[in-house]
Amino acid sequence: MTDGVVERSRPRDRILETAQDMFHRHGIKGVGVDAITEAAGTNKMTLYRHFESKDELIIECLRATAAKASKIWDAFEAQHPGDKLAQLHAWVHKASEMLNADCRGCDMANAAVELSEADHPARRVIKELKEAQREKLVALCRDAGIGQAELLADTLSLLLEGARVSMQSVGAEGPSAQFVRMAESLIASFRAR
Amino acid sequence: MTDGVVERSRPRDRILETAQDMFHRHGIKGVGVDAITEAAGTNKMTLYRHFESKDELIIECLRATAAKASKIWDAFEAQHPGDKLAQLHAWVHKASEMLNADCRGCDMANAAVELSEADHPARRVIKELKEAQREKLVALCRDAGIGQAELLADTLSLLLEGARVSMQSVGAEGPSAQFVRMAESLIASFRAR
DNA sequence: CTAGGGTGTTACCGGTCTGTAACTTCCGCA
DNA sequence: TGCGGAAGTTACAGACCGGTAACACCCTAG
Repeated sequence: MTDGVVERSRPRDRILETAQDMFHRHGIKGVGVDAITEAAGTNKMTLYRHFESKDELIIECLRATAAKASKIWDAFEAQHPGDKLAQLHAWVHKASEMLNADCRGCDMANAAVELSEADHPARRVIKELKEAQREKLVALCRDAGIGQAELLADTLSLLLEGARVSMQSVGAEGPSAQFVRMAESLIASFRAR
Repeated sequence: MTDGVVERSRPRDRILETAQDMFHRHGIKGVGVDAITEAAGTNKMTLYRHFESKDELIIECLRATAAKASKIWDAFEAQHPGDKLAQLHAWVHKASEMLNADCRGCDMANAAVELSEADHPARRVIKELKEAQREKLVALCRDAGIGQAELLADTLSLLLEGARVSMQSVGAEGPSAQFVRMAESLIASFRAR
């Protein structure tokens, strides 16, 4: 009963939405296409009329989640127009919000872990999307007037990535509990240079 | 031909060694017990005479890799007896060494990502082993004379965890390339307080 | 030499997986 | 009203999965 996304919309959209949710919660290899279509209130044939394979569906899901993340960035700009430093702090705050108890981590990073085949079609998509996100964070740091923008952005990236994976192995009371403090003091020390 | 660990030793040891290697490279759900036993030069029946289930084998593999990691810590003490700060720098150096191009990340973290079921028997083992490793790093920082030992240890943990997962999504030229610089300057700044 | 335990072999069970074929039903639009 | 395309249904193919049963083998300890 937890996997029911059966509101009426076009089957393709329902499948995509449901697949994102189920891949996120149960992992890619932990969910079959049958389970997705059932939870989406449709059937396997319809899925394969819209997506040529499960791999293609995976890729579309990753693109969709990246698009959602992109909207969050737009919200930062809307909330603090022109104030890049405030947007950076908003990024930290938003990131820490996502580190709640039942956090299942970053879909792209999780997919990279699960899809270990070096030539899996999703891998290049993951790399592209992650590189785009990195560019965004670097630009934000640079525009916030920080000197070593790349280094700060990369450090913040690793901290967040680490916090998300640490949550899954030791839980919310582990090292990830200190994420905000780490990130904020990092930003402060970079600004002081 | 890449998965052959067929040197003569007792079947149980061969299975454990082979399983560790294959779980690490292909992921837990990406490897079947048949493939493990074949690569170990034995058969499925023998596996199930020594391990009561695949889950139990997974757990034994995690314990074995943790034991190997523990030996690396012993080496730090052997190389720099009593000099805890030197051991901390050795930890950073060793960690960065493991971030080579075809790094597949931390087995325990990867397992936590793959085994999404909250009540999977391996999860509590992962948590225990990770907490033990955390305690070790905290103690090392504390004995190295650093004030906020827990915070430094947790920050270094997240950086390393993040570097290992970042490697798998964007490769070795991504943010993880700066791991040593980040870790060293972190240690320096904590020592200066 | 012999007994017995560890090991290898083969076959099998029931289930799940991705993906497809053939057919029916439904719904919107002209 | 009737037509056409989208969606649903059922069944299936072929492969793989974890796990077990029954039996033959071999090697070593006594």
